[in-house]
Amino acid sequence: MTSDLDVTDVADALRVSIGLFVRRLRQVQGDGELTMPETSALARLDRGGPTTPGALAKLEQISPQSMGATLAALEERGLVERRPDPGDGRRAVMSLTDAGLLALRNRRTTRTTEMAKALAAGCSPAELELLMAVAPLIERLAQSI
Amino acid sequence: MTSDLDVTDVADALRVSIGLFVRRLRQVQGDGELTMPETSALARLDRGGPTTPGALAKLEQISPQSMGATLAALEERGLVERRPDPGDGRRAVMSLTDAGLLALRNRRTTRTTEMAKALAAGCSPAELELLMAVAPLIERLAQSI
DNA sequence: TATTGTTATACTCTATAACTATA
DNA sequence: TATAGTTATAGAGTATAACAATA
Repeated sequence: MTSDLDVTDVADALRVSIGLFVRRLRQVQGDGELTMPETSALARLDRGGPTTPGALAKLEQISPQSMGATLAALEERGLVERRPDPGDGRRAVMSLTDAGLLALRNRRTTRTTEMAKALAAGCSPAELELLMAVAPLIERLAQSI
Repeated sequence: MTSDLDVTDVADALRVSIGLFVRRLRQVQGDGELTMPETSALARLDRGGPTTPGALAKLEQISPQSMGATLAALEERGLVERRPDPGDGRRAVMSLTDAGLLALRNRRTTRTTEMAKALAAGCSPAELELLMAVAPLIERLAQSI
């Protein structure tokens, strides 16, 4: 069944479909809800535990300055906490607060809800499996470009 | 094997991996090369033939104003052509020029090249099939959110 | 009145450059 | 010198609001 796919064709197909997806998803945003980079940063802290802004920036493939802005916004709302690294005065260690964990776990954000609805209505179980299987693949791809 | 996937989990996994992918991809951009929305608009004209700015905006899920800006930039470089609709004076019909088609077909853009390289180096044939299969699924999802 | 498209303006997300503080 | 982070500024990509022209 391996029909000798051209990697360029795969690249194009992914780029187009993912571009469309992101544009659409960005439009779906409620009031005081988490933005996309905020959600990503919180999820990263939840998955990987407390870490420094620089490390988060690398993981999310953005500049330290951009991550700094996102973290500052989260800190202001009490969703993350900043503590100085005891061993290295230059470093700060960011961690999720209870409120941050709650915000992340509260699945009733407009964006997630709408997306989940579309998935439930428009995809077969087999297609859901396919999408779930492809997520880590896309992540790996992002890291190797 | 249908392990009763939670649609919310699928939504989260997709959002995170795709966010990462787009951020990374955006960084890979050569000199006078096509931007992401420009590439999408050209590809759309190539796939669907000449059409109006408004129709393109709907297809790409962005506002008519945003599409107008993208098209103006393409027009200035001679990659698309604008003609008045003979039957309706409000409408304009955009079409690909030869130069536009060439720019689109010239696969040696930095972005596509880097992505194709990563795919060739990091994915098995089966994984490529998986990615190719999931692209239309993501596109459908984007349209139904 | 409704529709197509444009102009003006602003917001989000990201970048680069220049700086401070610590190692 | 090198590294972690901040501040200042700019650019890409999008939006909404207000407008003009045509239907």
